Amino acid sequence: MKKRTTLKQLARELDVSISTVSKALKNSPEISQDTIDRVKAFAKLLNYRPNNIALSLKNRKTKTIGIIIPDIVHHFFTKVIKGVEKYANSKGYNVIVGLSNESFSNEVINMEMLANGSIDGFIISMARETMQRQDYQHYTETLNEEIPLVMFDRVVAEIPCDKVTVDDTKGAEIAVDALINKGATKIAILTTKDYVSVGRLRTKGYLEALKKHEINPIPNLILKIDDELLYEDDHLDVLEKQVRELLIIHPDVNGIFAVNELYAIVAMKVAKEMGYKIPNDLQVIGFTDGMLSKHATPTLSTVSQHGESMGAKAAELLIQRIDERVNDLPKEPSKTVIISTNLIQRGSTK
Amino acid sequence: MKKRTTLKQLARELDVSISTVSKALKNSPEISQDTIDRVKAFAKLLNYRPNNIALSLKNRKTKTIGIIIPDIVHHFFTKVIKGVEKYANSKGYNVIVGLSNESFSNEVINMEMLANGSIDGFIISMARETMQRQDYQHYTETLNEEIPLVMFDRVVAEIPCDKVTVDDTKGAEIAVDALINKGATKIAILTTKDYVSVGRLRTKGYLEALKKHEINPIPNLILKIDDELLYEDDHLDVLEKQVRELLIIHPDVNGIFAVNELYAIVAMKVAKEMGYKIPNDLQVIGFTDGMLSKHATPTLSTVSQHGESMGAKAAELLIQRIDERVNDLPKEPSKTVIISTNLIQRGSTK
DNA sequence: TAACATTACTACAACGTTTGCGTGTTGATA
DNA sequence: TATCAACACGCAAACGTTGTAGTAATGTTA
Repeated sequence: MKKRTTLKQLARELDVSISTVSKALKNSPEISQDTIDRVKAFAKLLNYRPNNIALSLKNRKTKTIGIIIPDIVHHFFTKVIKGVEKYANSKGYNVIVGLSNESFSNEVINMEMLANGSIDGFIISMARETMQRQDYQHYTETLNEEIPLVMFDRVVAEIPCDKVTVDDTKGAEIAVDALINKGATKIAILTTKDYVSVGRLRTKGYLEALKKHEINPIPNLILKIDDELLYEDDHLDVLEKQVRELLIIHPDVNGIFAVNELYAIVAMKVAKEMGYKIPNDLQVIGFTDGMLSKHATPTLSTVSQHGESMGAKAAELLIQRIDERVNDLPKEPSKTVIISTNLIQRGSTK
Repeated sequence: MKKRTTLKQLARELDVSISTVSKALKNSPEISQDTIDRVKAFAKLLNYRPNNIALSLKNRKTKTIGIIIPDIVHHFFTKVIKGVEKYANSKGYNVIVGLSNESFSNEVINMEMLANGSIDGFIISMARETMQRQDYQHYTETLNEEIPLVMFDRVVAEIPCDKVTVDDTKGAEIAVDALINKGATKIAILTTKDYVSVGRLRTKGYLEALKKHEINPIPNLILKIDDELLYEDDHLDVLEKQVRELLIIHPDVNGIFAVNELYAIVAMKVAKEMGYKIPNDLQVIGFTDGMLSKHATPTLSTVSQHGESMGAKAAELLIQRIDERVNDLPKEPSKTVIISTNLIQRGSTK
């Protein structure tokens, strides 16, 4: 196996010491201009570049941050990654990606794999299974080892770290509020089981909007979907069926708020098949602004989560913590940054 | 800054040498069972875990592979990443992601950043700008340093390395063939400029299918779209306009083949607006099976690229090369693996 | 009982850097 | 000509591991 050029090789060939080479490359005043020039020329010739690993070992930092997400085939998460990458790169950091696939054990394994010195800090959105189990030991252990950690989107209060979320409740409230103001009087919500924090919070927003307008919530209109396998096909059939039943029992539903894009798209599809005209008979608003919303027919009005901003913010917070740690600065208390949502009005609302 | 537990600390506290601790933890027969037990117990107590960076330095391998892609907010690429991750993880590798954003300089920067010892090998899909420039120096340099490299999807013949692609030509041919067999007689293609290899090859397949059925290609029906900013909104307006013009000049077009999902979706949208019934008046097939295809109305027939398989295969090839390299095995000649496509028939064809 | 084997360890070098400190060689000053 | 800077460089330790080679203290054999 061919070895890369090292300081040692340069030193040997130039007949000086390793330290001289190292210092020359850094323009140290200790070294004569003459030597500096010689070293640099030769280094360039041999295409020398310092070994990052050795530097990491010496400096005790890797300039790498780990992001662990439940699913990468997902518009929102990719937006977040993009935001993280952009900010991180601008600060000289690399990004290493771990996928939990919504599984507890994968999350644990990934974190342990990376916590062994490979990264300077984590950015994480919790796996669904972890939320169900409410077993956060691997998080607290990470924190105990003083590895900085920033959670985003799916966060839990029990873990004392920086967090970046959207105001799920408020976002949902605004969406439902908009539906009402546009004339919807009987509004259903497609949401997730309560252990998924975002589902719970968005449902809360839905209820608050109804209350504000003095509309009595009807339990039957609250569809809590068990979203194991969210993006798998067989799951959608179940969802379709449930929406269809809902519309059969309550044909006068004229507004639907869905806590994610896919639910909204499926709802529109079913409604169209059943003869509803969107937005005239039925208005629909989703959450998360992705590809589907933009290109559905009709285009879907949606609450935008600004994934890229979330990613950038998370990276910013994390890198601050890393600096705090390596420079032994006093520890600031944990922050929670809330990224504001906004309603994007498209064809599925009047 | 708190430091993690190291062998040295364990050694000091247990009053043995560092090597003893190291060997004890590895169950070396050199060490008495008694000591092994003591060391292990204490290591567990202090939650010792070996420092990956130090290991990387010592072993001259990082157990990390770098994947560089033009865009992460893109279904196909995320599928590939998923495939890479899965395979890599199963072999104990981590995945570090670099985004070129279709930019030449970003690609170069990312590669250089990672080539400095951070990774054992690359998996890359070339940035559009790099393809335009045809400047592959950073690739050849990487190869010169004997860093293994596997290209996927967007590959160029000039770079001597392992490659994973789909048979773009064949896939396109099958799609167009299907359109013809389903009764389409006048078929347009929405493709990219020729410097994008996949666009060029898929156009070739289109032409071959026509030839096979003795249909004369009409230059006007070949729309080469300049896909700078492919996934940006303003670009779509241009695309829409072009499709509209095409359908005005050639209202009897009854088949459209698009070299990606988004083009197909936009074409369907325009056609529907102009009163075409899909698939009765006009049949559409896209390339790349993503979210949009599944959830469009009508659902879009499409050529599936099997991104996840591509990723897994690329990872497999890469890890083979890495093994070859670290074990100084004889170098096998470069391979190109072709992942077969298949046509997924949905609602946009008869 | 001398020679040797076995056991259970320790020392050391190496991976590629960086950096504080030590040192030999100049030339200038007193 | 002894003294002293200034200059230009080398040495060695450190980051955390691993593995080879070396070494005491036992036990075994002829």
